[in-house]
Amino acid sequence: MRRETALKPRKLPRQGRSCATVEAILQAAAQVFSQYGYAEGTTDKVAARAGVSIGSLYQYFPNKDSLLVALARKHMEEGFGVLGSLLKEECANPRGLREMIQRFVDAIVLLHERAPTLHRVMFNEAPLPPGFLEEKETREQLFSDQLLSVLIKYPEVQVNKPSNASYMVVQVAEGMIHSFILFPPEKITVEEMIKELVDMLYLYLTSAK
Amino acid sequence: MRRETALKPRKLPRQGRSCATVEAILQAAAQVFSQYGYAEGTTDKVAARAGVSIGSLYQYFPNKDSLLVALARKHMEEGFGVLGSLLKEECANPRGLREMIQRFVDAIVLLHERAPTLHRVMFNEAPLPPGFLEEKETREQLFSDQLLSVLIKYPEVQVNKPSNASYMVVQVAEGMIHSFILFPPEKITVEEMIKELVDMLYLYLTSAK
DNA sequence: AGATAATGTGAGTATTTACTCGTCTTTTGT
DNA sequence: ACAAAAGACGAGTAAATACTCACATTATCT
Repeated sequence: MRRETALKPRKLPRQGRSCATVEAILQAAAQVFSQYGYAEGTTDKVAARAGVSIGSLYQYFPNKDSLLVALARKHMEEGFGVLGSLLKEECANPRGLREMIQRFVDAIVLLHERAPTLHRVMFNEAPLPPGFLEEKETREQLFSDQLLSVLIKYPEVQVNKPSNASYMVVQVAEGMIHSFILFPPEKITVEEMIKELVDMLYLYLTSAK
Repeated sequence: MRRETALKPRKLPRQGRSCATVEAILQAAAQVFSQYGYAEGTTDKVAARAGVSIGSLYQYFPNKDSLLVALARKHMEEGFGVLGSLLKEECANPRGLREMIQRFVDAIVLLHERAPTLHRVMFNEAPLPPGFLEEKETREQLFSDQLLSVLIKYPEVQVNKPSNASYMVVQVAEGMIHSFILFPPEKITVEEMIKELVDMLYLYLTSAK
């Protein structure tokens, strides 16, 4: 069942209509994988929902995995784009540590709310190739460094090892929000969760130990 | 490919040798799913590694999913067992809030270190049936309540809504450790991570806002 | 020992599904 | 207008795999 994980398509779209086809396929893939998961989200279903033939799909995506990788790359790009510009904006126009954390958390929540189950399929269920994961880790590290450089500008920030702190902040926020969105508990609302999370992170960053 | 998710075996083991068979199958399943993931961890591979025929496997497990559910149930039982007795012990013989958090975190780390990839397959990749997930959520809620009842005994604990706090503590610890074990970062060691995590949780629980 | 029940076996089946390829249609370049 | 290239099509193929079942072996009981 599993073949080689090549990512390059046999043909690149050169005309307008083929670009539209590729777009349609990607949108369809997002829907199908969300609805059925990766294993049961067959390429036939994707092609059908995109309104193209199975043959056309394989013109632009050499195999099933490459569909998922394309989606994952898109999401990753969007995510780091949003968070990066948030940092830049905060850098140019500082509004206070707490406010920054609040915006940071809000942004991650938005990012997850858009397509929660697709997110799960991409980053939990499915077999993303090692190359992609490495790239992701590199960019996470890069973002963590950026965040660090912003954090240490605040005099309230009191941590022993700032690089550890930025890692913790990113992972705790991401992990908490991820599990909340995927398995919404009954006893606590999103707003409450966000408040608690912001409090926790703020305290963590500002209390000398 | 996907059939009904029945869980009851067609036969229950009644003799010693069949109990041994069941045990061998479960152990083999844990290894195979760890090594290959769920999709590629075929029932033939499981039977082969267990040293039994594929027919015997289907005597005691009605389908592939039931293998995973059996493993998941075992792990869940063990996990809640460990954490539950930790709480009980702490209740009978209190040692201070920080020490308790430390033990709590250590226990979760141990629980994850034992079989990290199997853990990933069971709770992220694979299709656990809704019934099981409900049971899991119920028991998580129960544990959260137990934890809550222990937490509020400490006078240092200052939170607005203790039930929210206990949820946050459980989820943050679990999520952080989960992602750390699965994707060990280079820039920070386990010990450092644990220290930061304990600090974060302690601060969160003890600082009035 | 003999009968009965429990357990073990593995070749075979039915189904699913990723992917191919020969053919037809549309667009582009001159 | 015409050739060549790009794009679209979808029936068909090959492989994988969850699961069955008819039969063989072993244990238990009286």
